[in-house]
Amino acid sequence: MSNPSALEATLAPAPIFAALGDPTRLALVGRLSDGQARSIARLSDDTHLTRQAITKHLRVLETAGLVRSVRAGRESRFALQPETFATARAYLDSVSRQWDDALARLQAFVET
Amino acid sequence: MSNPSALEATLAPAPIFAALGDPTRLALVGRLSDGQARSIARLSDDTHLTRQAITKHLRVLETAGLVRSVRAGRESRFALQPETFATARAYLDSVSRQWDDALARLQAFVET
DNA sequence: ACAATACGCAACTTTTTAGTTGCGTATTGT
DNA sequence: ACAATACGCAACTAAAAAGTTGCGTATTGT
Repeated sequence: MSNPSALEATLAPAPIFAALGDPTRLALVGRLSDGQARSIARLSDDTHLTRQAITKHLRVLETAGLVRSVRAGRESRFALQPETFATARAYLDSVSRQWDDALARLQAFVET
Repeated sequence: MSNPSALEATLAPAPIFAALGDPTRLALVGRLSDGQARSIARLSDDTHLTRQAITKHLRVLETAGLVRSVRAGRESRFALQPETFATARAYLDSVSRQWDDALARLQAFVET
């Protein structure tokens, strides 16, 4: 963890978290978490926001890699891309692991 | 998942992700991930930003519950609060789990 | 006592984000 | 053929976020 690109790697998941850091987008993720792909129109009802607003949110999720879109005729369907969620999980895991390790070392020190 | 408060619960982690969705703040988390508490001044060197900027970022992390501060004399020291990271992990886990379950059901259907 | 350190508060600017409205185009159903 | 549906693009507004500067105060070290 002392080479120059280690910091970059640590910072890489920031756009993913930023994309998840909005209630509207979390709601969209929630609706897509069953693995089904849905059109923008379908994702736009059940909300007070306009279709354009939802479209923007979906593009944010797509840019972050959390979601993937496929055009099917006149509609474009969005589906979850679980690999990116795994990336975010891996980051959180690494933070927790470092913390646990530090705690273990501290306890070992105290008990000595 | 059909009661009114289920949606709220699903949306609850949004502020946590929002707080993590910034490279400066992720860097701060990285520096605190060894479990040690550090003063604002200490966290402010090694960056081109001003102390005030770092202070703001730390307050954002604190409001999200990712970090906790304790005043010690003239300095206030910040340390990671791992429980909140666990909350974020739990959310990502639940999304992944739902996706996996859906996939399993789909496969079961195809194989029938 | 006094200089240096470590903060907090407030005002301000700049940039980004969220959301809207309007309009044009491709696709589908009848 | 034509109406309805599903989008995309662009311009715009409003609000939030990131960052700075200036200044005042408490705490520490000598």
